Amino acid sequence: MTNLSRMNFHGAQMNLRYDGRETRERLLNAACEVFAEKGYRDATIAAICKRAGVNVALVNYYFGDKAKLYVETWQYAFEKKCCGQNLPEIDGFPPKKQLYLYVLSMLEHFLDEGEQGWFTRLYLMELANPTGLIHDIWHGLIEPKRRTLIQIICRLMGKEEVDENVLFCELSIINQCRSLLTIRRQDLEYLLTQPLSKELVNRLADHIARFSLAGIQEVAHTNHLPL
Amino acid sequence: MTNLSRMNFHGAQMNLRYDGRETRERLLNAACEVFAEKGYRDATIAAICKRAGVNVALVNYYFGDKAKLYVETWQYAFEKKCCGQNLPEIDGFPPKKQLYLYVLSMLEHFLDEGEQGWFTRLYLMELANPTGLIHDIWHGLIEPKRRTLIQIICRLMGKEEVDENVLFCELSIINQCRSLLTIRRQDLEYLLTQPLSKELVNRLADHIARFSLAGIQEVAHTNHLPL
DNA sequence: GCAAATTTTAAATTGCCATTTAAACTAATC
DNA sequence: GATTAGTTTAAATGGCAATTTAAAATTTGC
Repeated sequence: MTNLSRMNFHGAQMNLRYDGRETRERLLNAACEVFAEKGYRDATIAAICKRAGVNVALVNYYFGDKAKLYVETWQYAFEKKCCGQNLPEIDGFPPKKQLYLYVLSMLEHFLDEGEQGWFTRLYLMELANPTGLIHDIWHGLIEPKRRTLIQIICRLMGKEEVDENVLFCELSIINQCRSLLTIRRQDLEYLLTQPLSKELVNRLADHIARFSLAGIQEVAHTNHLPL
Repeated sequence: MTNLSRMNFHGAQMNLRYDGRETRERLLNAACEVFAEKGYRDATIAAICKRAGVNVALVNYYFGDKAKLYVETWQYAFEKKCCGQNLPEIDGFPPKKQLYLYVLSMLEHFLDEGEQGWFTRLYLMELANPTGLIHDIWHGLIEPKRRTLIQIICRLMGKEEVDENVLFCELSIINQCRSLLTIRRQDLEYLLTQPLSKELVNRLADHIARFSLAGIQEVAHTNHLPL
């Protein structure tokens, strides 16, 4: 069996023996951890295979190359480890509380070392160091989350339509969260002069929600900076 | 002349012939551009030397290795290309306007392709992908800027002392700016549904200042999120 | 149980990049 | 203008990581 005849078997599906499926899955799990921890560039195939306890050649056997493994890992992490449930149920709450819950859900995986945090970490790693490899998937996965936040903002501003001010507010909010998640832990602790803890994360979420709420209401009212 | 006897000539100073000084400077300039554009990891010595028009061996000859070149590039960019003037003169303005000027100064190098932007870009590249190499320099260069912002916030909050709320606000502000500068241009244009322009950057600076001003005043007053 | 297909392995290959080497070259000094 | 110190060059070296190969091992279907 030449490699050529395998060429297009690298989808998720076919011709896999039961033991094959298992190794493939082990690789995906290991890839989740390593990619989430190191980012695409710094993650080595060797490290992934070591963590999975399999031979280095198997990445190419099952996925073709590192880039394709990365893409599959993304989808896998989304479907198996996150499954759209990254956002808590926020319907029915007043919009102020919705904003708080949204922010909190972005931050709360921060200290989470477990499976829940993998997708979030992959996401943030990609934000910090875009590989461009997941461009196609990105849209479908991120856009729904985006829409949720935008709706909350619109409601808080009393607007029916999305305009520049709404998008600016969206940026302000996600950027406050994003940077917190991408900054090195030690740097954040230096800036805040205290060690990270669950409580600190909660206070931060609280702060960002209040800070942003006031910001949203401010820019909803007037259109020029009072100097 | 063995390499050993050169060992500690890699400082900025000694024993350089006039033509040597010139090549050294050409390397530093090229390094500014390449490091600022690619970040430490993705910048190759070959690319830097090509841009400088010199032989690859000269990086090691003049600086020892890539890491030392990076550190010297940082200092060089700060002294020659930025020189502490990254911040505009803000004394004498009311604190609200000071905040606006501070934000604007962080954003305005964004579209700047010239020498002025190099240090800012190096700085942001380091934030996005910390090498840890400039840890020692960092403090001295960044801390003064930080202090400026913190003072503005304190004034706006009517506080004498720096507390957690002040630091949270500082984070909120610099994170809004940071992410804008580190996000890929195409991604930002996608999020805002319009091409980047000088005017857009100005409106963004305006937004961030107003948004943050309201946020600061909000958290200065109360200590709990009204849900 | 046998044959075919699939999986796994160890080792080789390839490519990229930092770093070194040693010889050729150039400027400065006397 | 010869000697010395400093500079530049092309080519070699060495390390790391992705990828390939071909043979060995295992499972599956009959």
